[in-house]
Amino acid sequence: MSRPGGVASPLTNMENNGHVVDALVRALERRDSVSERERDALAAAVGEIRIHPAGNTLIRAHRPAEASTLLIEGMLAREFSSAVGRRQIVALHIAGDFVDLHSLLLKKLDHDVTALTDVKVALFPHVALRRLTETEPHLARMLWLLTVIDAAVHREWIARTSHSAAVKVAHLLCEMQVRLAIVGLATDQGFVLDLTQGDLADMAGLTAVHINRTLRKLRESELAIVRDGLASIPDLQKLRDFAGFDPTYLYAEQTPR
Amino acid sequence: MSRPGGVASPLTNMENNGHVVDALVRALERRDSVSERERDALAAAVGEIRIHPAGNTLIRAHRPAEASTLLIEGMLAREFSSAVGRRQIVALHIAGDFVDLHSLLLKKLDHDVTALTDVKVALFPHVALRRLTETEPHLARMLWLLTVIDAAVHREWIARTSHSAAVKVAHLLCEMQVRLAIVGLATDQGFVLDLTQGDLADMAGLTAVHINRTLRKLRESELAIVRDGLASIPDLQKLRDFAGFDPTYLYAEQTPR
DNA sequence: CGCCTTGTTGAAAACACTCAACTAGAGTGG
DNA sequence: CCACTCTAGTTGAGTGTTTTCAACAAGGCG
Repeated sequence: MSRPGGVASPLTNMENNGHVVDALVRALERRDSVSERERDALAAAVGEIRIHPAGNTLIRAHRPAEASTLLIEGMLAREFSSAVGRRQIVALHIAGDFVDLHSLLLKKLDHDVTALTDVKVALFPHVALRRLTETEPHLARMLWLLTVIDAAVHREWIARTSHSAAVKVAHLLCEMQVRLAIVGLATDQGFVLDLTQGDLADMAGLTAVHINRTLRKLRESELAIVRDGLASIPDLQKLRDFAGFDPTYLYAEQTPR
Repeated sequence: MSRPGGVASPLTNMENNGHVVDALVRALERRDSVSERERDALAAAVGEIRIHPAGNTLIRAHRPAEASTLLIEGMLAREFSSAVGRRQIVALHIAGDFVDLHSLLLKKLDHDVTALTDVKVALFPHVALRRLTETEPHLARMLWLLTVIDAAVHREWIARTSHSAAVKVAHLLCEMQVRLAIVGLATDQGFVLDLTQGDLADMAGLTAVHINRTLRKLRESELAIVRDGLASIPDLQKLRDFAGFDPTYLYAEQTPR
């Protein structure tokens, strides 16, 4: 899967979709309990499965939306690509995230959704999701909960902007670590981070040049080593203290069963 | 109602609560249609009505929440009051806003809710709201929609941070104008804005000193005159162009009936 | 009247940005 | 096999914006 250009590859839908919702269910179980029936109902609502190469724009703002996207593999971003001015990423998504569940209510999005790495996604047609919310009230509440946690993350991103560059980046790394750990993609020592410094810049609201200097500073103070597609954290608590990071806003306190 | 100190005044609940949900219903009608029954159901779910003086903290983070707050009059803010570092406001609320509807799902909030002006609020016990979502599915979807629009506003606040101070403030004023206009509290020429420059600073992520200089600049370029508790807008389109403001993210396109 | 908060302005310092040059590696095509 | 061309990362120097520190004016309130 090469970087520039490329198009989406629709895959067959004939196989069992249980594994597709694995990460999602793992994330849900950190917040509430998921019954077998609910899990099956989710898997049954999966429509198409697609693969997109890094750089692709999956969904464009202001277009009618007829499905919601579950990210299975890779990372993608929600971003404003305003005509003038530089790109601003407003949300980062990882495996198990319902990227645009809110489009079920809003009908069209106010932002684009683009792949930061090669990604694999599952599309949930709105008609199927809608029916799900009607027949499975508890599941409906959990989906509502997901959108509300999404908003909690947004708030933390807003608050982050009033801090220094180093704290911003450290905080972002802390958030990624917790979210990735929920779906088994991070340990206390670090995680795979296959993003460019430009991507990080657009998330932190900084320039790529300044991100570079900031990462060097974090490396020199032994807070976090971000290099070669890897984020290494020598001392997680030390990094969290530096960033003023408190993971409660992710509402993932419940230990998985 | 004086500024500092002061405590909440619980009012009687014996009267008809129809007018309490007026602004809320007006806001809902810009997004969907509200039936008489739904309106009555909302009014019936109102619990206590309270008045708080400016400066009061209505809700503290991390405490169990048993009711959601509808703002009837005045303005209040959701803010992180982190131990060290300055206060960051992550959301501004006006009449008709459900301030902490998300606490219905989250059980506890990640932020404080404080009054920026004297405010009048209605408390909706979670048990009543919960029952409402079960008996009125369409209303439940509209409440979900409200939390999702809330998140859309959050995203715009994130994106705002990568712009210059003047654009930030101008954009904030544009947003206020639209939201206040929805509930009849603003015209194209301006609105009552009884906040301190410190409040605006904490919303824009700037210092009070710099807000002061920025407001002067906006005044001198005849984009917006913010003074004496009033925001005057000589030319709304000009201000919007300057701010790069596009109101579609507020999803209030439907004209009220 | 004195105290407090809010608003206002100046000057210096800190921070992040811009512009620019250069390195390294991956992929391309002659 | 070797230029050639991308993209990503790195570093330096100068610029611009925002913050900090400080002082003072105006108004409300006890």
